[in-house]
Amino acid sequence: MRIGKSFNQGLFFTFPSLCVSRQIKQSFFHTKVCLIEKLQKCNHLISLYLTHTNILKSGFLNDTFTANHLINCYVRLQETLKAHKVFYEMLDPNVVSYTSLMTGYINMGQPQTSLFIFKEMFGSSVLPNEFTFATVINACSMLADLKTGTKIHAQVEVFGLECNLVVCSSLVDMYGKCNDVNGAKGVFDRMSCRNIVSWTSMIVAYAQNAQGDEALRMFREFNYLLRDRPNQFMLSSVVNACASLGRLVSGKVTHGAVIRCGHDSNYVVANALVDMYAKCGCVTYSNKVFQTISHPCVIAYTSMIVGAAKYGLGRLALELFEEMIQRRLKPSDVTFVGVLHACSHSGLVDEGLGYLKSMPGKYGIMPDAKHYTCVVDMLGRTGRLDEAYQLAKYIQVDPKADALLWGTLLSASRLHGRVDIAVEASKQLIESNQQVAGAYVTLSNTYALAGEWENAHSLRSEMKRTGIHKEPGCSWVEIKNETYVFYAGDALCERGSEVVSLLRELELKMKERGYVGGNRGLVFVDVEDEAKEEIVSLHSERQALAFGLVSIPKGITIRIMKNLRMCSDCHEAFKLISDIVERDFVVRDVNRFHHFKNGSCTCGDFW
DNA sequence: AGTCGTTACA
Repeated sequence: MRIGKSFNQGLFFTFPSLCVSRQIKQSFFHTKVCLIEKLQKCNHLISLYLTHTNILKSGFLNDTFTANHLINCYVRLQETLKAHKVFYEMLDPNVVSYTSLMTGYINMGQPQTSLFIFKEMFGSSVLPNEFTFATVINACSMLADLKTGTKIHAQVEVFGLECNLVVCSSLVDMYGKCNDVNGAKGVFDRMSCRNIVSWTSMIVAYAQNAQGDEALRMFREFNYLLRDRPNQFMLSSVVNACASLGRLVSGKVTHGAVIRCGHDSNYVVANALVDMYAKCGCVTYSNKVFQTISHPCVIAYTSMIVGAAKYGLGRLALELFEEMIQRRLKPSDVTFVGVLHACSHSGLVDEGLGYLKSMPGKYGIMPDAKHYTCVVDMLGRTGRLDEAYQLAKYIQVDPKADALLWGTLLSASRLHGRVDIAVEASKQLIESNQQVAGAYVTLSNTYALAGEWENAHSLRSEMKRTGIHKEPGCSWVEIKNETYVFYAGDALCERGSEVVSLLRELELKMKERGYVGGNRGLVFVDVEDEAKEEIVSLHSERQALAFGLVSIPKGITIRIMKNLRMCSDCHEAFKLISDIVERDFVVRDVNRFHHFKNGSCTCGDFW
């Protein structure tokens, strides 16, 4: 009876309310679905504000699911601060709320804030999942923060996510970006399953850490093991690996794979090809690929500008820049590095200074350390060492950029025999504990150049005494499938004599055509346009480097084999050089000096 | 139900 009554009462009272509640719930659900649909479709801020207001009015802001959608929408429209405000006012943020906001800050280029939110999350009761880890690992990659990355890797294991494909792929990428190739390989090897993304990450890790050969090996292994078609991501990475190796043949083979896989119209792949051909010494091919791009973007133009700049085709680089501006493309900070580089390598100092000046006002880009370093280089190359030195002193940069800046000034001082500035620049490098061996060697060479043999010698002795060792420089040239590496001061390579005799022929031809060498760049004086092209095709920068460039006082540069054994072969070398330069000069390599004076040669070791 | 990862230019 009591039960029945209570049952009846219950039935009587709850039935209508159930009805109402269901109706309300249905209408609530309907409203919610509508609002979320609106958020998913929303592509404009104005309509998003309207939907946000409606969500606020209907009380759905307190619903975590709806609020997450709202955060996502703001993140998608790059309004991360608004997303953060929604997040801040949430009653019950969950793992999705945190992860979405972290992604927002990463998209904004603020990985540091993303890390901060991750740390806050750890202080709350919300636990991270695989999505959170993938995101926060990406933040570490962007910051190249190995310390935090390694800590997070440990947490990944604590949370039992060491088998997650996405998390592990991002770990491989993170270790790669932090220059820890072994870390990357360790994660890659331990993965229980891998996909094309994990393979691509590993290839990129090798390519970005000067192990292009390993990258190419991985690519071959991928093709062999998985028999999967490489996608545009993998192909652009492999093209980049070829570029980093300067290996034209592999680059062409990869280009073939790109065409076969139908990715030649992908703009990233095309940009990578433009860059690769430029780095492998084929600007003509770069241009061919560039012409196939229907709407070249800033990056494609930048690659072309940089490529042209490297070949001493400064005017071409500037024409490309102007063409780009006419097409209403906004140059990036990197574009200006290319432009300034072009001016620097072609002696267009006034133009270069003009572009530097125009950057903030006309293009809205503040020049930073890398631009100023180009300008120091530009001034230094043309002998305006005092201005270059003043500029270098004026710029304040971080230690890493600092080494580049003072290193540039040091090279320029050596080129122009300015011992005073070379001493200052070396001091800066040695004090900051960067490029110490290189600084010693260059300073010693500058002394030698100025005839201060005592100083040159004592510096070398000091290096020997303190055990500072300079890795010998090397150059290489790729002929067919073989790569020939030349080390400074090394014995002649196989077929070395053939190379030397070819070089002699070239020197003679170049002399006939009125070639006057500049420092490293290809500078032409009174040469017809047609001849310029021929010379450029004969002597790409890569080839020139392989033959070795030896600078002579007052900016005259001649080419001899870097690995020519000067002491035993100095008579030969002397003949070669005296054909071109009719004056006294000094040839230096890593260990020895060769002083040619009045037709005779004195050789000596620095040691 | 919603969240995540790989690529290019100095």
